[in-house]
Amino acid sequence: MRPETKPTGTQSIERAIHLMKLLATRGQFGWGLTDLARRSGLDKATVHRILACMESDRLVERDSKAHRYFPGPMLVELGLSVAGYQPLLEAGRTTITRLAQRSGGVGFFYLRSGLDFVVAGRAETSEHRGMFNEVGFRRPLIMSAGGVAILMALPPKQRDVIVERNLSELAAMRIPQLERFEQLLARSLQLGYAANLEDVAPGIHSFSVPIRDRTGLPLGSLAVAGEPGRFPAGAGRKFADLLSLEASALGLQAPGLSTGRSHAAMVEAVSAMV
Amino acid sequence: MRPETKPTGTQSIERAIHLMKLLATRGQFGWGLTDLARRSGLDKATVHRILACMESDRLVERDSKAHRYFPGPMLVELGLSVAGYQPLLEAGRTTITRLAQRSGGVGFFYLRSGLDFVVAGRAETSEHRGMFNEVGFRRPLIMSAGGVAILMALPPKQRDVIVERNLSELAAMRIPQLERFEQLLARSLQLGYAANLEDVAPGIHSFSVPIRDRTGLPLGSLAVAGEPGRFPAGAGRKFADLLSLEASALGLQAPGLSTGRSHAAMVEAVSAMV
DNA sequence: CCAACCAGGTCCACAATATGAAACTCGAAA
DNA sequence: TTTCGAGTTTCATATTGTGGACCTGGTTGG
Repeated sequence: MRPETKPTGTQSIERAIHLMKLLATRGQFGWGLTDLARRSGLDKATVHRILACMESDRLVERDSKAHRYFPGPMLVELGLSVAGYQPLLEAGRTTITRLAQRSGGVGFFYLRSGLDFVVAGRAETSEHRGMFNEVGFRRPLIMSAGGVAILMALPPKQRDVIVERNLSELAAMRIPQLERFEQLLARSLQLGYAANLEDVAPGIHSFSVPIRDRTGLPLGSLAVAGEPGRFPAGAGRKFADLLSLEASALGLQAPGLSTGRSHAAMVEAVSAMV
Repeated sequence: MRPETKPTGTQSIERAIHLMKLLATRGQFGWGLTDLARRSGLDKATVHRILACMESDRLVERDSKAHRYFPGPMLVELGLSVAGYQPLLEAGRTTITRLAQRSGGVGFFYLRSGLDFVVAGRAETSEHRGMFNEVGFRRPLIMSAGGVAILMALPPKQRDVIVERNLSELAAMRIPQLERFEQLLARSLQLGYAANLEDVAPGIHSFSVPIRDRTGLPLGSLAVAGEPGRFPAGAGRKFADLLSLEASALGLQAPGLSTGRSHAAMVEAVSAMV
C-alpha cells in the first residue's frame, strides 16, 4: 500500500496502540469513530474492528447510544501493576493540593510521556473555568508551561529534536499560531523557569518547574496557573522558587526499573503457578 | 494453523493484549521470554516481536541485563485518562489504611476485572511476610477472600459461570488442590461474608465483603488479613460488619460511564484541534 | 578447557490474517 | 421524500504476521 514504509511485523498492534493514545488524549469526552479514523489516517472499518477488539477486553468503553468511544477501565487495572508509580502519584497530588492552597490558583502535576506530557493531577480551591486540562489529558510537550519545564531540563540536543517533532505534529493537527509556543519556550529558557503568559489560552498565566529524578532527568513537572491578576509576570520568580522546593522533594519518589524485593524469594512463591 | 478457531480479524492485537495481561499479573517481578511464550501458548518469536513493539511505546519495560519484561509506565499514563477512577482509588486506599490500623492486620482493596480481581491497594502497619499480594497483582476471582466477596455479590447464574471458568483456568495452570477454593466459596456463601481460613496460604486468615455500586453490582471488595491468632474464625462476623460499613460508603464513589461536563462546551474547546 | 545446555534473539518463505473499498443501515435534517 | 452523515458489515485481495529453523551468548559440569 505505502511503498515508503518498511514492514515492522506489527502493523496492527502499532495501530491499536496509536488509537489507544488518541482516545486517552481526551479521556472523559470521548471520540466518534469518524474523528478517530480521520485523525489516525486509518480506514473507518479498520478503526471499528480494532476498537471492537479492545472493547471486548475493556480497554475501550463505548457509549453505544451516543456513538462515542472512551478509554476503558482495564487501563487503570493494568496501570496498577507498574511498580513504583502509585507512591509518586500520591505524593504529587498531595503536593499540588498544597500549592493550590498557597497560591490561590490551580495546581498541576504533569508526567513526561515520550514527546508528550500527561496531566497526572489537578488541584483547585474553587471552580476555574476555561482551563481544559483534565487529569489524563495528553499533549505535545511544547503546548504548556508544564511541558516546557520538562523540555528545559532535557539535554539541549534532545530538546531541539522534540521541539521540532512537536511543532510538526501540531502543524499536522492544524493548530494555529505556533509562534506563541516557540515564544513560550524562548522566554522560559531565558528566565530559567517556565512562564506561560497567555501563550496557551487567553486570560491564563502559569509557571512551572521540572521534577528531576536522581539522574537529573525530568520525570514530570509541577505548575501553578490562574488569572494574570493573581499571577503577574513579575511574580514568576517567587512562584518558581516555591515550586522548585516541592519538586526536589518529589524527585526522590521517582520509580526506577522494577526492583521490588529479591527475585529469588518471589519467583519461587509466585511462579508456583508455572 | 488451528482449524477450530474462527478468524476475528484481530488475532495479533488479541495476542498483544493477552501478553499485556500476563505481564500485569506479576508486575514488579517480571517475566522471561520463554515463560511468557509457554504460558501464552505462542511461539517465542511471536512473543518477542510483540513485546518489542510494545516496548517502543513504553507499554512494556525490559531489563535487558536480566532478560526480564515488565509492564511499562505508559499504562499508568493511559490509566489516568479513565474518567472517575482516581477518586475511587484514593478513597479506597484511605479506607484500607484505616482498616489496617483498627484491625492490626493488612488491609486490601480489590477491583473486579472481568473474571479476575486486581489488587488496587494494600495497607499494613508493620511488615508482613508470606503475603504475596502486591498492588497490581491479578488473579482469578475464586483465588482469594477478596475475589470470593465479589463473586458472592454477583447473580448466582453468572457466578457459576465464572467459577467454572476460574477453575478450568487454574487447572490449566496446574494449580493444586482446587477443592480448597471451592470450600472457601461454599463456606463464605453460607456465612454471608467471605472467610478465608488458611484456604489460600498456610497461616493466613482473611475476611472480605463486596463494594457495590448503585446498581448493586460489585465493583470490588475490601478485606483484612492476618495470622489466625488475631483473626480467628469466630471474629469473622465482627470484621465483616466493620468492612461492610466502609464498603457502603465507598460504593458511592463508583465511576459511571464518562459523563464529565456537557459535551457541547468541551467538544468545542478541545476539538479545536480537529 | 571444552561440550552440552538453555534462554534470548533473528531470519525468512509461506499463507493466514488484516486490510479498505464499497455497500448497507439507521436517524436526523432539509 | 430525499439527502446527508455517521456507524457497521462484507469480502476479494496481498500485505502482514507467523513460527520453524537457526544464531548467539552465558552458565554448568564433566
